Amino acid sequence: MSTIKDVANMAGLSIATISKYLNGGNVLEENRIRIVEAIEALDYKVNRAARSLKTNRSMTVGVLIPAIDSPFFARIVSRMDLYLQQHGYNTILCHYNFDREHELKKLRFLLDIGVDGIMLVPEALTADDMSAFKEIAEGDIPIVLIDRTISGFPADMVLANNMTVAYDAVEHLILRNHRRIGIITGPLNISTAYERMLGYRRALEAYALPEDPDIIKTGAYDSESGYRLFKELMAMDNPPKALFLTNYDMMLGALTALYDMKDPSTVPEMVGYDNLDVSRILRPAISMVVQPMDAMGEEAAKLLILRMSGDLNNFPVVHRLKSQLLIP
Amino acid sequence: MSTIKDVANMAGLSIATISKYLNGGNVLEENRIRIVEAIEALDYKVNRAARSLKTNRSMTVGVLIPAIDSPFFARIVSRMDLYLQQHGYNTILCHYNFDREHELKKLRFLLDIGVDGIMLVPEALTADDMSAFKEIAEGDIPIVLIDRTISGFPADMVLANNMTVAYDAVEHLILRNHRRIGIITGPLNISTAYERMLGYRRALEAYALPEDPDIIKTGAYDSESGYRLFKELMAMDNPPKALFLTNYDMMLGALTALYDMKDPSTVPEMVGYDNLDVSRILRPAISMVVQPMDAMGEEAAKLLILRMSGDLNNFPVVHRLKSQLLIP
DNA sequence: ACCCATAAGTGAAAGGTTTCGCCCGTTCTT
DNA sequence: AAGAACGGGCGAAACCTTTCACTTATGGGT
Repeated sequence: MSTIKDVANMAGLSIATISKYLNGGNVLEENRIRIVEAIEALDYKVNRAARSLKTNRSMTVGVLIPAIDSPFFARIVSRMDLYLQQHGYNTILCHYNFDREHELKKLRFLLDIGVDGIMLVPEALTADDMSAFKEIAEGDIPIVLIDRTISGFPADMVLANNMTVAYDAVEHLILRNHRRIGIITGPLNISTAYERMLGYRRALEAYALPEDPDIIKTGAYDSESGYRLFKELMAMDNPPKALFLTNYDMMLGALTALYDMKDPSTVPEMVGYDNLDVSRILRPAISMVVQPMDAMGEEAAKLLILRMSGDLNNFPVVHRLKSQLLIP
Repeated sequence: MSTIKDVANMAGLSIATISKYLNGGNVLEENRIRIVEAIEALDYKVNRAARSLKTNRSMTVGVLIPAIDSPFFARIVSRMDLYLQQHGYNTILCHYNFDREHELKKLRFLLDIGVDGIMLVPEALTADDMSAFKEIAEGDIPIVLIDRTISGFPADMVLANNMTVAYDAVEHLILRNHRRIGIITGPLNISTAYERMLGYRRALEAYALPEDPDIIKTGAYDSESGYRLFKELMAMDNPPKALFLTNYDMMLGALTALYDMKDPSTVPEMVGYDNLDVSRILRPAISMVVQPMDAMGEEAAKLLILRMSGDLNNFPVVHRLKSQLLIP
């Protein structure tokens, strides 16, 4: 492997000049050509370790999400990654499988390996947890929260409009003449679940419908709980005639339960969440809330790059992107 | 940030000794304790850039897959990542969106940033392309191919048993008394598609059934082609009564097409691929080939770690892991 | 004709780690 | 009891880049 020194020798210039060129500094056109030629001839590549050692920057961002095999997060990350790569950053993708210990450890890990910035979809972390990371708390390492907030912790965020779209979803069911509308919600300490629940409540309130705690079920955002809670609902004497399923996995579980049941006569009308592709192959067809995954990924990437470049204007910024309710 | 020098001072030992300890060398118990205490007190972290600079190793593996938002690849990567992390490696995940230029560029990129090893799910790369990457060809940087082979290019591989499970799938349809069985296959230059096609052929052959080119459709492993080809098949005068869908996206497309059609009377019996969760919510229920994603991820990780540690025994090794045909 | 401002280029230090060759003291062999 | 073998420890070089402070060259303004 050739080094910057070899390039300097071949081009007849000093190391410092080559370095200047490599980092975007001004160089005489004539010299520029010779440098380019030398680099080409020697197949020179910047040694990133040496560069990082000097600059204390790794041009790497850490991405921490609950699970990688979720179409929602995967899609966000996919777009985000693209944008970051185009701007010279690598990404290291970690996931914590919905486990709090893991979440803490991975976050620590990302800091330890020296990422320049962090994208986090938090689950169980509290504001206290976060302030334990002094690098983050002191703003040494910028962090952008995606999809979910951490209550009491000030941070840049890119979120979806959970409350309003949940309102729309439930209103849609109300307008289709349902008066008894159930919900399977996620853990209410996760902000998205809380907000979706809030939208549900406000829609009922707006149409002066009563809230029945029996048909408000709290799951774990996973398919097992969707399955179980759906069965519980359907086993009631007076099951809901309409149902709002508030994330992809729970929707999957609920539908699985539906098809496992003997008697499909009492199928409630449903609004699902997160996956348009799958909704297309469902019978009966169901309405679906679709979140702006691409926009979220890109917006988060832009914001983090801004912060990593040192621009701390308007901190903390909150982006609320629009989800859509799609009705077949 | 404190350095190894600070630790040495505080522990009253030389830098070399601290380094030895950090890298697993033997140290007097008494000294070990003092080192541990000093590290604790100073909150010392190894500077990875400096270490990489000396060792020429980054403890990073590059993972390159066609798309991140595919449940099949996501699941493989998820497990692989876990295993690699447990063994001290970071992963950098890239995807090329089924685009050949992109694939080449990303591979080059991974080499440039100095990964220690590569996991590749290839799509359009040829043996020629590969040998262009002389570092790889010369075995400087180990590479493990996952899911697909590159014909003519010797490499370690972790594959699924596409041919035999495709045989099983088609045999299953035959045993259910179908004589006219169609297939929607992927691009035949992708090894998995070729092998699945081969299994299809051999099953027909084994039961002395004729091959009808009209009901053998070649798609692009994406949902658009699944959609289109399914419609083509169903529009035939004599459509197949059974159908083998050979990957997840094409299955999704085909089912979408099915439900878009007015007349659901002529639904063929189908065997799909890759996603058990989704298969559970389909009506009519369909059989499904499920690949050993977790095992593939873990096997690949093990193999690559072995190679990165310098053990080149039995090169090239091919692991064939068993897929399962699940019948509802 | 002189000075100054600016642009381009340079030498050398610094960044934190690993590793090689070497030394010292202890234990085992004979 | 002398010497070999070995475990533990050390000093210093090397890895490659960026950057600071400085020099030299160029061109413009008066």
